[in-house]
Amino acid sequence: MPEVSPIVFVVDDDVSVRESLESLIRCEGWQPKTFASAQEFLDHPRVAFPNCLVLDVSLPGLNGLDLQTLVAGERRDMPIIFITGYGDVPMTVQAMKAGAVEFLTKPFSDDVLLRAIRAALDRSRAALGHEAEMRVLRDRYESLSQRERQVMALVVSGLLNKQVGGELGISEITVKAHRGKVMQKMKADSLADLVRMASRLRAPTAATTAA
Amino acid sequence: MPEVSPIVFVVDDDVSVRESLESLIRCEGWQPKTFASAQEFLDHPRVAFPNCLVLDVSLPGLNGLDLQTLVAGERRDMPIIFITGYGDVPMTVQAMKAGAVEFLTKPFSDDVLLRAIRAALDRSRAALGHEAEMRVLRDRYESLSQRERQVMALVVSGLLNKQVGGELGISEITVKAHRGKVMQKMKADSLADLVRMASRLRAPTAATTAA
DNA sequence: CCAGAACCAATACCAAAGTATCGTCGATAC
DNA sequence: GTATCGACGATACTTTGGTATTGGTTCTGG
Repeated sequence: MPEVSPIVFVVDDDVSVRESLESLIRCEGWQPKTFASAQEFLDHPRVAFPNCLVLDVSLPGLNGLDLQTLVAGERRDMPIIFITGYGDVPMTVQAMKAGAVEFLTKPFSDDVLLRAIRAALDRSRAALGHEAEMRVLRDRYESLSQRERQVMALVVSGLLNKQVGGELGISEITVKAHRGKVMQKMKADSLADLVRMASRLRAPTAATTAA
Repeated sequence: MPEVSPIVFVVDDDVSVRESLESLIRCEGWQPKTFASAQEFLDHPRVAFPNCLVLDVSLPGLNGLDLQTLVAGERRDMPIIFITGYGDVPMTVQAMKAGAVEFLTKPFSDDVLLRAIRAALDRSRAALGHEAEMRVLRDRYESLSQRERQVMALVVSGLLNKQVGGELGISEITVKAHRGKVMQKMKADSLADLVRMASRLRAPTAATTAA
């Protein structure tokens, strides 16, 4: 499947860096988008296909590490590669702990940067795939009624319909009805499937509820 | 549960560093074990309770990063904290990518190091717990016969006994027998349980086999 | 050669799961 | 008011799952 050409964002206050990276990125067949400051970058809307961010640590206003903190939580689909002229160990540690793909000190070869970008885009693709899958599952789960969620929790814990009924104070036949609905709404084609969905969703189980 | 006092390994070629760390570690109630070189350290047998390694990057012979490479693969229960007098960015990046907990440049306060050690020991505990659990599961899985593993794979994929029989060219009743054996040997008390075990083990499923 | 294990299968039986149809009740939406 | 939906339950029936027992084959290690 021919995918959209990935975007490589660049945030650096040095115009010559921006220009050289822009042409380098374009040569590789990616779409460069350059910004001179964190604020400028943050105005750009989120994209829904593979992307990454090449980020200078030292920026006017909000610096690179601060920007990373903002981005890290929500956009796991946008991995970050740091570049800097004056990097020290503590900031490197912070950046890497927060999940940066690379931390490069200028000057670096084009090849090293490109390799890092490819790795970052791979991560991005993986994250996007995972998010898409999770979104589908969450939507289905949210379409369940409360009762159906309770039944699902007990069923994926391995309880028999009879036991589920006991726990919830309802009859076995009603449990079967709810269970059937759950299978339909979750589009699970077997119990095994439902169990796997529940664990990906970290949906509550009997153990969770009990604790 | 009163656990064994954790071990904190220290590898540093400077005797005064070793001595000061030793007393600091002892004060916190942990067992210090100090070494002057990587070779010396590698002679120490692996331990089965929480531990971590405080490691100087620059060492005579095998250096700290090389030692990390050796240790990283097998001993995930021994997280590493680097300390160094002359750290640069590339070595920091390498160390953090390879999973180091911290990378500290001398001089650092006792408090910072202790915090890092506590974090490392937490990781160690988690890794040990995970390994123990996996070992149990793997042992059980290895006790299965080939046929039993095939049946398990198809059952946790959500196939009915009848379908499993079809796939394997055996009768449904025989599948039931194997399936019962699997449940026993794996000590699974429900199908849901077995499915979860299989995914922790990354045991083959029908999809895996087909691919 | 024999014991044991893995593998296969059949009969018999019971428990559990799944489905369909029917009906009640209460809340909410139009 | 009527329609819809979630929750509950019942009857009736079929399929599937699980277990026990018995008995057969093949292969391997002592």
